[in-house]
Amino acid sequence: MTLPAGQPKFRRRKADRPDEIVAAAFEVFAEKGFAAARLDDIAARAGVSKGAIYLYFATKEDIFQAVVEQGVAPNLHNLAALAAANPQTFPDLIRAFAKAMAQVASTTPLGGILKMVIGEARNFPELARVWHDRLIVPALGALSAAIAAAQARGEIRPGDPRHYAASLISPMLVGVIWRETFTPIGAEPFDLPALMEQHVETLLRGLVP
Amino acid sequence: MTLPAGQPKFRRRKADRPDEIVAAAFEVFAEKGFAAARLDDIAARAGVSKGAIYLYFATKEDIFQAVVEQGVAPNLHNLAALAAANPQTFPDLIRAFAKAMAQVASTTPLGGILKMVIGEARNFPELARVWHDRLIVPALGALSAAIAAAQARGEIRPGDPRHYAASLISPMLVGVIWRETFTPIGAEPFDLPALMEQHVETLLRGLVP
DNA sequence: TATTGATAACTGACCAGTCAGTTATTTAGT
DNA sequence: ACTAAATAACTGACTGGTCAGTTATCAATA
Repeated sequence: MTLPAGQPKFRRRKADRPDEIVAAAFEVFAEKGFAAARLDDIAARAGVSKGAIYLYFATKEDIFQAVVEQGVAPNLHNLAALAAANPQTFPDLIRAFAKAMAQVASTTPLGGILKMVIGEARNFPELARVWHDRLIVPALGALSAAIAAAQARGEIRPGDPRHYAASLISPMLVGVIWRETFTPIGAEPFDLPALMEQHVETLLRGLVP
Repeated sequence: MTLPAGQPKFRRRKADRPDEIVAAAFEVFAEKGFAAARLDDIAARAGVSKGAIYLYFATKEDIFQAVVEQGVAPNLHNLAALAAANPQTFPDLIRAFAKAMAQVASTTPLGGILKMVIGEARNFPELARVWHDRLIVPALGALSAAIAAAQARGEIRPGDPRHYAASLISPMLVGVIWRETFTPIGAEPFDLPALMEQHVETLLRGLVP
């Protein structure tokens, strides 16, 4: 019943705890959704007691907020890097954009967060707003602007640029949601890079005058 | 303290209750998600006491299941009707399909249910399976088959038919999710019919050899 | 020894589900 | 037609369990 000597019951690691808690919380939130996620689960997965969580976060919502915001940051970075590399023909820009998105989708937990944002948007509008303002509007806006510019140069046909942008990225989003929602129940998965490549090439053919 | 005479406290309407409860439950579930929805809210909105709900449904999950299944049925019907009207050229078939989808999306509460299915898929895999098996696979399968047939006739270019099908319908799904998730927080809405029309015409141009 | 990171037992609110009792409606008897 | 007994729909207060958040206490560091 006694603990083995030399095995301290806990260690003081103030600096590392928040990230560990957020990482654990992300897993549990992505699995169960906000309401069904228990703080005891998050604590256990972070290797910590529930009380310790409250040394770093005031409420469950704050943890959720931290998870969502940390999920935004890396994608923003990736997006900005791409926007900087603009001196290309329009098709190449689109191809690069699509490839970068596919990369982000496979590398980062964007899918799980997206699912959470969709599922809890009504209960936590601020989170939907964070995602909308900091990730979606910039991305959609940059893409729309690039499309409008290409239209002005006569590279692609007229039409609503925002709708063209939505056409371009939608399969990616659906693919990510599919992976989170239906693949776990045995649905046939989508090969995201292949899907996006075929989609982009087809759409590009339709976009040239 | 006495009640006004002739104002009955309730009325016995066994036949109508289940539908009323499901309708009320749909609203509350779509607003709050499964876990955050309170049975007292559903009962109040159905004009009934909480106890009465348990005369018709055994558990909260059963109500959820009824909501999801009733949300599938009308869409299935619409889909079947379209599959029957097949003697058309491929572009016209696709245009009709897209128009029917846009119609369903604006008419029925498909969006709210879709959001619920995505949000609660992990906690209620059976619901995701109902939607997958009874709605998505038939729809995607029919579309893929139509595409494959058109490819065999040389009407459209080679490529994975399932991926083409995903390309076609994705903007619709994203549009519906957008409406449920971001429009309520003040995001600029999408004109779904216009989006789909532009998308389909562009994609069709890219699909012909 | 003083400080603080961390724990674990605790509290209070909330809510799904229950059930004893109430009220509307139907049926049977006069 | 009128009434009383029987039935079934419905109510609402209650319960048992769960879980976010608190706190008394302990253990590790400086």
